[in-house]
Amino acid sequence: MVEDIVKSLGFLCLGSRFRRIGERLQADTQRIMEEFGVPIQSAQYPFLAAIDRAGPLTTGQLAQAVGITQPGATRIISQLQELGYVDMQTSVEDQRRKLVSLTRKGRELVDYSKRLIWPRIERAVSELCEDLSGPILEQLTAIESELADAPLANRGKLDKGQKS
Amino acid sequence: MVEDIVKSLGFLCLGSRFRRIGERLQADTQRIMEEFGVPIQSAQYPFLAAIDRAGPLTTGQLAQAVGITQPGATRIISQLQELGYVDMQTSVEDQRRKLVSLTRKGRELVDYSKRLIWPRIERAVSELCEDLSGPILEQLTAIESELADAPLANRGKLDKGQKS
DNA sequence: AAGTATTATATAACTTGTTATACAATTTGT
DNA sequence: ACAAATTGTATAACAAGTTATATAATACTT
Repeated sequence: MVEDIVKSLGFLCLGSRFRRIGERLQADTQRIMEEFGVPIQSAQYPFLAAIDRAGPLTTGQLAQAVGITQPGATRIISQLQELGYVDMQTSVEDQRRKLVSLTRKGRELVDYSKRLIWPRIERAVSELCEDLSGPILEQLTAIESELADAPLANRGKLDKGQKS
Repeated sequence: MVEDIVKSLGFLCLGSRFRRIGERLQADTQRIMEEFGVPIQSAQYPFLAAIDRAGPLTTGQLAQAVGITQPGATRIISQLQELGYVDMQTSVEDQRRKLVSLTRKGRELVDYSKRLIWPRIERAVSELCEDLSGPILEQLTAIESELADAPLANRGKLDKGQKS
């Protein structure tokens, strides 16, 4: 067994470590979405959620809401448009702006997700992080070792209150 | 100002959030490396550190040590080879294995980094995370708001013991 | 009102990760 | 000892972010 250098180096490699945990969580989330037959990428979800929560938003506002750069947002929006979940219309007052809104199909996906999928994901992740406390490095170690034991998809399957 | 949806959704978007923090930290680290004129990418550093710490390693062992997949490791190793920091030789006992080791140039970069750069990065990151405690979501919020105030490159400039 | 500066989106090229798969070398089973 | 399975690395295609830059629309300045 080889030493986990990123873990050992601690603060020095914190960026790599955050990133690999993020990628792992996104991949595991994708797995859960596949179980439900959701036909989008996990990175696309926050865009639908943002519009659901705030109403139609421009490309720039979406980039800001999701916390990525504008070119990244532009690409994801055009994928979602391609898939028929959102449509765009040029703003009347300012023709540079494009307002992105949910189509009927997009609204249906969001409603379904809010009802069944998002609670499931949230349960899995909060189960993973529950009772975590203390210094950040220790929490990261705990998260990674939990994930090594069982992926997200094996967690949070039960509704609150249920027992195994 | 638009709501930060990834932050608001909490556990539901934890993967995206980890990833964006990791990317931010890697980018900021890169900035510090540029100040020192280090001619590599921040993602390549852990490979050099791993070999420095454990001696020559195979491609697979490096992938494991750094915590990424083997194809990713293969690419980074060949970049480092291209740049002249490592070289590879086929193992004698098992000709499938390639042992990666530091060249003289690689060793010089590692020695210089250990002396000047890594401590600098470590100070910056630990200053960023110091005194953090409590639930993971709160720590992430604190980290992101700290980074919004001042990038890593503006932190940890002083040696331990010094006062501003 | 015209010319310049700014803003919003789009596009191109790159980075760093991924999965799936091919291929060669070694190991295992009969 | 040979065939089949396994292992280690490489390659291809993709995902999701980045920076730098182009283009069109709007806003400012004089």
